[in-house]
Amino acid sequence: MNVLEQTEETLKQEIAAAAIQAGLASEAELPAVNLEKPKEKAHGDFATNIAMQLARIAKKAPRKIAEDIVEQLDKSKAQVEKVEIAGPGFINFFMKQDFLEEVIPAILEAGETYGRTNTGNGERVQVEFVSVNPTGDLHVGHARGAAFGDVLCNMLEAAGYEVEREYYINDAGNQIDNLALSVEARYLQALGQDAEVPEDGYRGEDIVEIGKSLHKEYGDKWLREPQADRLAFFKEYGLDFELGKIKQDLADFGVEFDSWFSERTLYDGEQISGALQTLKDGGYIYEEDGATWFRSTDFGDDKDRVLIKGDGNFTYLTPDIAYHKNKMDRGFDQIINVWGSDHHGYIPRMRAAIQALGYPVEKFDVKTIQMVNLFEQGEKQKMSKRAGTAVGLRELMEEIGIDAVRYFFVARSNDSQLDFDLDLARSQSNDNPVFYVQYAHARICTMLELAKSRGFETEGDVDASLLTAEKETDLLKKLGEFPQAVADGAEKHAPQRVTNYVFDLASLLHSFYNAEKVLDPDNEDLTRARIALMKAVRITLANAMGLIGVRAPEKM
RNA sequence: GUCCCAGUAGCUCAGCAGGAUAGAGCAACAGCCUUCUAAGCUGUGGGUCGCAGGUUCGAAUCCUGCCUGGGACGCCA
Repeated sequence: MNVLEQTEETLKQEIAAAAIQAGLASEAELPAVNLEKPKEKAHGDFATNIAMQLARIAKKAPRKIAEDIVEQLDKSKAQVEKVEIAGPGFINFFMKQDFLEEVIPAILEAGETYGRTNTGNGERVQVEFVSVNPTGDLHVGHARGAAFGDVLCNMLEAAGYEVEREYYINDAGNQIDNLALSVEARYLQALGQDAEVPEDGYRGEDIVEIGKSLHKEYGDKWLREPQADRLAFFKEYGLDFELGKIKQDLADFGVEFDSWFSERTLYDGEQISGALQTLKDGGYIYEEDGATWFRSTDFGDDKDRVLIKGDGNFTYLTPDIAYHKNKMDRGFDQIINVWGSDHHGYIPRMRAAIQALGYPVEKFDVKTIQMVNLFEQGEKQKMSKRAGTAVGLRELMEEIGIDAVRYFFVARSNDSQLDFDLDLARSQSNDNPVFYVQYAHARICTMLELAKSRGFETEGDVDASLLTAEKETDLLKKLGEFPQAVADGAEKHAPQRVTNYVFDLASLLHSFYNAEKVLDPDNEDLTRARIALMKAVRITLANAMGLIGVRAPEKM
């Protein structure tokens, strides 16, 4: 727990004690004391609404309750300078200036670990994301999911969760057979033969490439082999190629997985039949029209779902159920899936399956990622996978840069569609929030360099009580909020909390920079204190950017 | 028809488990570089929080209904 939290905690306890002492409520009746940081400076450093909450219990007017609490409050214990009652019954606390003085040493001490908390308490969370079929390149939508999942994991880790990042490889089933057929067609074409990519095959340039490379490597060897052998080989070849590319793209994007889970292993280990048996034992399976059905409507799904088709093959759902059983059996406290929003209709049946298998559905959560629209020169870009105009992650990274792409993708709520302005993301101007934030970091680094070269003392204890300018206390308060912002964002699965935070902090830094001069030869003590402040801001900016996966440059 | 997401300033979006006078960026307008990076800062204008009810001391936030936009509703994956 850091110093600011300590201050808040003490204050909360004192408020609770005062309320009980005033006879407003018993310990059991008293709601949790809520402390907020008022937007309005005139409303103090902290405020509580406890008087309003107690109105019903104490059967008194809120303002009267507030008065009673204030009367009983032991101000000395909680570092309170002044208390005011305002509005409908808010109690506003003005803290003694020195409550902020501990912030800088705490940050300098923590360094790279500043922002970490233990709200997660070591709970094990598994996040499965991207999980794109290995049949083509990652496009912008996948990229958004990748950025979201990765940043979410970073935040969860910072908040004290034990996180596993997993990618589910759909390397079995229909779509992979289609991949093999598509590769075959391109191979034959590379040999100059007349061949058509099947109706539901894959038409991407990458498949053409695979065909060519097969031709180069093997000549017409596979023409002479039986088709079954040929397809079996092409399947593996195509899979390796596509998966290799996906892995490379993700790695370049800064996303590393702890585990790559192959769908095939579910077949090998008889996990699918096991899952089916469990469902059957529960009485959730029935036969109709030559197919095997899962009665998902027992758990609120719209309709029942086919598990085994009339032709004897599984539907996509069946191995997926086994996969989730596998995940559950691995003992995670929480399982988070990041899916494209176009798969949201799939959620009820998966929830149903988890319940039918006998697992607590509260452990299962799905985050859906809304569509990305690319804009260039004010025009929305038409994207179609089929027409080959879909923009890939690779292209985006090369054109825009990893930093901007990652930042833009997590700056918005996953529930909102994202208008991605390519010109803005590319621009090296103040309009671009990524540069704005990075510039703040670089500015500080330059100052710190300069401080050294001009011979200012940059180490040792400083007198933080000298930092009383408005811009300075603003910065100190904001710095103190960082761990809470991260923990909050992690808890709510809201990465945009961190982009918002880091933008605000950068803004305060720029504002401070323009208002006050850090390196002042005529005031060494103040200079030392400000250098320490700059270090603390730099650390916090860097840590926040680290969570987003954006570089913190020392020069720009 | 059912389900999911969104609807907040001209535009793009925040709004933290209900709180005080709803915020930011862009755009518009007016200022700030003999001084640590002007990739920056300061100020001004701009709002029926889609609509209608409800819950309560208090609603952009929770509930219900409706409207608009996007998406999903397969023995595809």
